[in-house]
Amino acid sequence: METARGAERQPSAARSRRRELLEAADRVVLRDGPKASMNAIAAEAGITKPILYRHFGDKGGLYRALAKRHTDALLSALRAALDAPADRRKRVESTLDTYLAAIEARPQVYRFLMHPSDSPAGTATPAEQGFDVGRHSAPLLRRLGEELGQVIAERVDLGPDSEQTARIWGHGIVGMMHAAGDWWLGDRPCSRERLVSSLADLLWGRLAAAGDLQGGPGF
Amino acid sequence: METARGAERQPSAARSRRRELLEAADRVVLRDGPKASMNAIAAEAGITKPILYRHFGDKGGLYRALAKRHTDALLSALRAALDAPADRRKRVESTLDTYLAAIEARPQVYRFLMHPSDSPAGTATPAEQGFDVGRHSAPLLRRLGEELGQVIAERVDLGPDSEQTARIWGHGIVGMMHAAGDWWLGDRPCSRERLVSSLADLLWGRLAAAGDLQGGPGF
DNA sequence: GGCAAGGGTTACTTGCGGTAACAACAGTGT
DNA sequence: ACACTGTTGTTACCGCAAGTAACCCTTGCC
Repeated sequence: METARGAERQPSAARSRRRELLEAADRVVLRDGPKASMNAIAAEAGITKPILYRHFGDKGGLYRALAKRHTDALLSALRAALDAPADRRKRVESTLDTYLAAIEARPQVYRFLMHPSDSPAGTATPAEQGFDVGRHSAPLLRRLGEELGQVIAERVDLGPDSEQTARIWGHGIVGMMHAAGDWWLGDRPCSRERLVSSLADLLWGRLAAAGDLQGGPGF
Repeated sequence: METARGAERQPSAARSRRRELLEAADRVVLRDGPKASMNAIAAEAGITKPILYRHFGDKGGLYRALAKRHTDALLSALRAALDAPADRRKRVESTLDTYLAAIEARPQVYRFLMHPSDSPAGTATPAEQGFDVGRHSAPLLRRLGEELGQVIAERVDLGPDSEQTARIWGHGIVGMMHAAGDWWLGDRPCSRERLVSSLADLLWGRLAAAGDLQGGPGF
């Protein structure tokens, strides 16, 4: 049976082809943003659609592969910031800044990653009525949240049930970072440093510490 | 010229029709989630597509109208929680809980609201190449963030430049709430009360106050 | 030469957003 | 009574993007 040998003939060829395709996809996403079409990506790669489908199954597959690349890159950068030898406040600030610098540098890629553009579930099978409630948010945020939660659980002493608290905080902090970053990217109302320090202040409990102002409720 | 009189003839009729259409849209969104198609909505309303387009312009218009309804409702509930006569911590917890209860009650609607499904820019005018960088996040979150920022600016004493800090915090807190809620809605790893109190703890600076654990960086 | 395996293409189907063109009915001026 | 205009609705279509079926053309092995 030479089929097995033939199938595993040149795995590096397929791998490198895949890399080429992903880089082409990267380029067109960088150019067209989240509305990059399969046709456009194929054209950029110098081939036609069916090949993309042979490699990635469907658009979601390509999306996942692309997202994994960028998420991995971003995550390793964030890990580095998180692991810097400094006090906790500095590490938090540096992590926030790393994230914001990343989305500032390549907003198109960032937008693409946050836009899963719906799963193609409702195509052939009309019986696919089981709607998966929840789970709509970009996988990137989920992963970041999980990872951050793990880091917090490893490093910070949170008393009983710390595992769960850490997960909650991980997702919460990532969401804070994301939403603030997204807003900031649109209006650019202040410098990055300002944003970073304000968010760190928020996490540092300045909301709890601040005094009331005139005209409060029940007044 | 009777055209002006004719145009303003029965504004109530058009208004009530619009309400009917929106309620039909609501029903189908509640049933089909964010992938509700214009055809389906029209069918549910007992009419056909072009009428929807006459009333709302395009899918984005219908989306905006629908979003406004729910956002207004949610916002007034949140305002009530925010204005309750209690201390700040209690108010924050109650606001978080209100939001989470809302998304828990109607996850399909919530998912639809978070999915703007791309602006229809690339239809007739191929010259519309100017990609609006940033600004992808759901308008709902933007509005919530702005409103919360305003409330914070009105009520909390943040020293100099408080306006900007309050806006940043508004968007940050809303993002935290949203991301944590989205994650929680998927896995349901804990009760709502637990989630609320953990998030409030986070905002109350417990991250800053907690001690280090073994195995930290630079150790 | 024969022949399986892939890489590659053209041409198609399906589904959706969006639109034109047309049909029926109300009120109004003459 | 009758044409005229505006509203409400329809059918039938366009364009586009995802995804697929069927067919080529090269390459290496016997």
